[in-house]
This record gives sequence, C-alpha cells and structure tokens, in this order.
Amino acid sequence: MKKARTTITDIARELNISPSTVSRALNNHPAISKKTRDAVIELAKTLNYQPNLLALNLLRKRTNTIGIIVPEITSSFFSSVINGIQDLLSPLGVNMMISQSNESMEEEKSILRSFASIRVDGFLISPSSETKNFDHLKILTDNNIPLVIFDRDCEGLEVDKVFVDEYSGAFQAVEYLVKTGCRRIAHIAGPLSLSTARHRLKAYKDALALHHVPVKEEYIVESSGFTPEHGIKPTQKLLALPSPPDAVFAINDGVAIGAMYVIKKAGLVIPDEISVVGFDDDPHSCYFSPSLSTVWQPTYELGMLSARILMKRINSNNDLSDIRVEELYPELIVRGSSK
Amino acid sequence: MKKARTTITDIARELNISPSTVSRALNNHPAISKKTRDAVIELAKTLNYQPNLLALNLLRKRTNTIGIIVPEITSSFFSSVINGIQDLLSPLGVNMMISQSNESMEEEKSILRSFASIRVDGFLISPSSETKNFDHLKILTDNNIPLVIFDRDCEGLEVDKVFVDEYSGAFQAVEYLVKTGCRRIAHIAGPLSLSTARHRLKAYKDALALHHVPVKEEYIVESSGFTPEHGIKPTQKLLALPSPPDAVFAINDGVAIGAMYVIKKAGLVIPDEISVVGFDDDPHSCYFSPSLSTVWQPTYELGMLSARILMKRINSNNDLSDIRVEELYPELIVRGSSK
DNA sequence: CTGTTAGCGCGTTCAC
DNA sequence: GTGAACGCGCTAACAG
Repeated sequence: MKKARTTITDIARELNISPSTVSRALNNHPAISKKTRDAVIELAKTLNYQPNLLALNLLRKRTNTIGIIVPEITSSFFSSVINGIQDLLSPLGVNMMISQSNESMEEEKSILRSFASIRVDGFLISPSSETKNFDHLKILTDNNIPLVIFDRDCEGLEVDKVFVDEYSGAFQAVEYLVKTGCRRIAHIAGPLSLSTARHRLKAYKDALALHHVPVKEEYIVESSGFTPEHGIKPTQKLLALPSPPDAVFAINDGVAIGAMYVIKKAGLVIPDEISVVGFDDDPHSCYFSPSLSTVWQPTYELGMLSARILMKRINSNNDLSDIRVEELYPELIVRGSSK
Repeated sequence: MKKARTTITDIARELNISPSTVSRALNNHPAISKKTRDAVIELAKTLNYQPNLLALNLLRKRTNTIGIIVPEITSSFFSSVINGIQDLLSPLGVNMMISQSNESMEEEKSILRSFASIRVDGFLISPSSETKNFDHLKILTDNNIPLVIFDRDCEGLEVDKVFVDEYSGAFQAVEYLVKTGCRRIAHIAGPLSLSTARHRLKAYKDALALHHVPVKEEYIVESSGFTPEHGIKPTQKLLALPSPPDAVFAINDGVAIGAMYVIKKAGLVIPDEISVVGFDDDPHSCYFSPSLSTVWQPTYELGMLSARILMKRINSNNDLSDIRVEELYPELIVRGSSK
C-alpha cells in the first residue's frame, strides 16, 4: 500500500497547531516563536517532509520549469547546447523538461501541447527539419507564453531568437579552401528545409563567386541527415564525377567523417589530393587521421544565452516590446584534413 | 500585461453554464447534451483552452512525469539510453525531466530534492561517480517513491536495477586479445569508484589468470574520465614502460580513441605492434583508422527496459515484494584495431 | 504570535 | 442533463 507523502496538515495535526503556522515556520516567517519553529522544523525533518510544488505552482501560476524541444539529443551539438542551458538554469533553481522531436513536426506539436499543459514557464525550441508551418508556435506567443527559438530559424515568427552566424562560418571555410589552392570545391549540404543548411549553401556559393570560382551544380549534393552514414553516398557520387572535386565542405563533422572514410577507401590522400572541412567541431574530430578541419560553433554560449534571454522574458512578464535576435560567431579551425 | 490562460470557469461564464458542465463536456461524459458539448468544445478551441495539469495532478496525486538523473548527457552512452527511455514513455504520454549530476553527489542530491518536490511519479537514476552514500536514494524508497537504478550499481540498496553485464563484455575482450597472441595486455581502467569500472577490471584480471597470463600492476592504469583527453596520459605512461604493452583494453571508446592517437603519434602500428579495444561502440568508432574494436552495449534496450520496469512499479502502486535485477548482454565487435 | 478563511483549476460526488 | 459543494496542498489576507 502506498503511504501518502506528508503534508503540512499532517505535521500541524501532530503538533496541535494550524497548517498556516506550520507553513510560516517552514518559510522563516519572522512572526513565529522559536519554540514552535524548532518543533515544526524538527518534525518536518523526521517525517521527511517535502513541499508539494504542485500545490505551490498552482497558487503561484509559475512552475520554475522550462520546456526544451530539440530535434535530437544524441548529437554533440545539441547536447552541448543543453549543457549551457542547464548551467545557466541550475543556479537559478529552474528545472528543465527536455524532449526530442526526432525531426518530426507532429512529435514537436504533441510535446508542445504536453509541456503547455504542465504549465512550463517558457519554451526553448529548435524546430524540427519538417517544421515549415509555425501555427503551433504562434499559439504560444498569442497566449503570452515566452518562447526563444535557437539555432534554426522560423522565418516570419516574431519572437526572441539566438543563432550562430552560419553564413560567416561557411564563408570562412570555403574562402580558406579557395585560398589554399582548391578549385573544384564540392559541398555536401544538409536538408535544405533547414535555415542553417540554406545559409551555409548560400555562403558556399557566394564565397566561390567572390573569388571567381565557377559554381557547378554537380558539386552540390544534399545529405538527408547528419551522421557519418549520411555522408557515404553523397561522397561516392562526388568521387564518381568525371572531374572529381579537390575539396569537400560538409554540412557538419558527422557527414565529413563519412566523407573522409569514403575518400580514404578510394585510395585518395587527404589533404594532398582532396581537402575536407566539416562544421561543428565535434569533440572526436581532432582525433581522426588526418584530424578534421572544421568550423567551431559556440554551442555552450548558444545554450546559455538562449536560456538567459528566456529567463529575462519570463521575469519581465513577457513584455514583447523589444524582440531580440542575437547572433554568435563561429570560427574556422584548420587541422590536418586541409592544406 | 500577461493575460491569464483560459480555464473551464472562463468558458463556463461565457456560455452561462456551470464549470462542472464544461468539465464534463470536455471529458466526453455520457450524460451531456450534444448541443452544449459542441458549444463547449468549439469555444474551448477558439479560446485555445489547455487543461491545467497542475490542478489535475494535484487532484490525482500523479504527474505522469518521471525524473531522470544521469552523470552527463553528452556521452553517446547516456544519450542513447535516454533515447530508449523516451521511446518507451512517449507513447504512454509520460514526460521526462532530465538533469545531469556532472558526476557530483551534491548536484545529484539537489536535483533529487527538486524532482521530488515537483512530485515526479518515479525516478530513473544512474548515480554519479562520487556517490558512495545512498541515504538520499534510501529516502525515496522509504517514502514509497518508485526508483530504478541503471548501469551503475548502488551496492546494498534494494531497488529495481538494470545493468549491462560488464564483466562478460570485458572478459570477452581480454580473452580475445589473449587468443590473438597478445601477452602484454594493459588496461586503462575508469574511475574505480564506479561499479562498472571495477567489474571490467576484475574481468580483465580473471581473463588473464584463466589463460595463465601474469597480471602485472604496471599494466593497469586508471583514467579519471571518459573522453579522448583522459586517454592521453595513461597511454603515454604505458608506452614509457621498459616493456611496453602489445595490447590496450580501454574502459571506453573515448579513452581508446585517445590511446590510439598517442600510439600512432609514437610511430607504432595498430594492430601489428599493438592492439586496441574499447567499450561502448560509440557511433564514431568504426570510422577511425584503423576502425576501433569495441564492446557493444545494448544502450537503447537498457533505457527501454529501465523505463518499462519503472512504469510497472508505478502502476502497481509500488508493491516492493519482487525487486528485479535485470542484466543485459554486451557483445564484442572486432574491427581493425586488433588482430 | 497564531488561527481562520479563501482560492489557485479541476474532477467528482450528491443533489435536483 | 446540469448545478453546487468539496477537496487536492499550500500561502496570503484578515482577524484576533
């Protein structure tokens, strides 16, 4: 049989005092006698009293919990962002509910509904790659529920947003490849439904154009995901070209690792015959041989900043007069997989 | 200004009916006229009514939320376990609160307290490496709050537990190294405060003993963590030995990757001069050169099973008559880093 | 210093 | 078919 958790009423009954007195004693209310306070606190400890936040939250209309929805938790990118979020929230006593949409808009909506019912104080969302319609997010703002979008954009939705300047990162990478003498630079793009993938593709084209390197469509292939497996086929396709590339700029490190694998299998030498550059600076990347050149993103800061903005929004009663769009800066890291 | 979320009272007032009627209409109570039901449902939709689960949970004494505490979320091991957990809970409509202890017992306790106050229905915990005293976990069982321990043991604590048979996995790995001709087999152990690390170390010694290979203390070094960085120094120490090892069995893939890095830098050829075997089957492992031999663990199943047991416990009113200790089986995967 | 009352939002009696 | 009253656990306002 389940014995009920102890409540202030329990300890009030035991001590023959009123629940409010117990409440006051427990909350260090000034007007309370030392004796009763001590008695209450001691009994609370022996009975292992834990305040029921459900009741308190119902009263306060605030849960001190924020909801986080990410496409996936497994990637080093998002788990590092979550680290940043937790390190900001923890000292503030704010809890996180985390859920993954698995890149599905339906799951995203369902998680959203569930979190909203739980009355989280606000949302931190990086939309799924399927999410092209933002009605469900719009509902949040319509109901005055604070929301911060991070990493992936929802174009047209007017809320706080925190991004990494993908364009700059990709531009740095491609420009660097050009400057090291590469002329047949290929790009393995990510799913183009993602704003991040589109920005990187655009930067790729712009950087080539700026340096008068012709953009060839056959050098642009799209991967359907972010793991090494997703890099295999696109790379095979590139190597099979009549004039194969002398450099590959991949959407992320995962795909780049798959690309390196195929390239080495084909007997080509990296970086002598072909350079490879990734994106994200996955913690493993520097241990590959050759070590992977990449674009580092301030993931931890991204999490921290997003959480900080959300908390500010929550504490300011969600005054929407000053929507913030912040941009963080990535940095090219040159390692062994490029000249 | 924050406009309050709509409640059943709001829509009752609007329709000139009582809140109970609204409640019934929303919950498909049979005894309700179709007209009022339709009216209620429509107004609820336009007003974007979301039931307040705080109130409901307070009433039901159940939150449909479970608390998960892991040492870190960044590792492929734990994030894959979390995947398994979510895939079991999601279809059941159960939410997860996730938090990381960062291998600190103090953080673990504080998270625990916070989750308990939120009244999660149960806990899924993999204790921090610092956690040697289990009083805080004991309190949960004393208060009849369901708890399942997974991956890392809390010896002496009588609750449901789900493990991987580490001993078997490590034994397979070491025995295989012996059989492929290695005689100077080193082990980079993990923090020995961890049951998992101790089991693997014991299996290492037992496997050597069984095959009459002498166990030498200088071949056993302890790493303080699980990333490639943590593998660097221990490996340097091993290579500096008068008679360096011809095989390294590392506590996990992260450390093994660091070891491979040092070994290759030293000009040694893997696996001809020295074999390397890891543990965990990190998704990146097969893309290294040489690809890393490792011990695969059923992480996803570990998560699923732990969650399933917890849910059963919760739904059975936490009847503690039949504590379960389950063990899942790991599997050696031979790749290029060993003969 | 302490007790009483009320209400947060909801579902569930028990009436009518 | 529907409404009124009650209580989940807690704090704040109002009395004493």
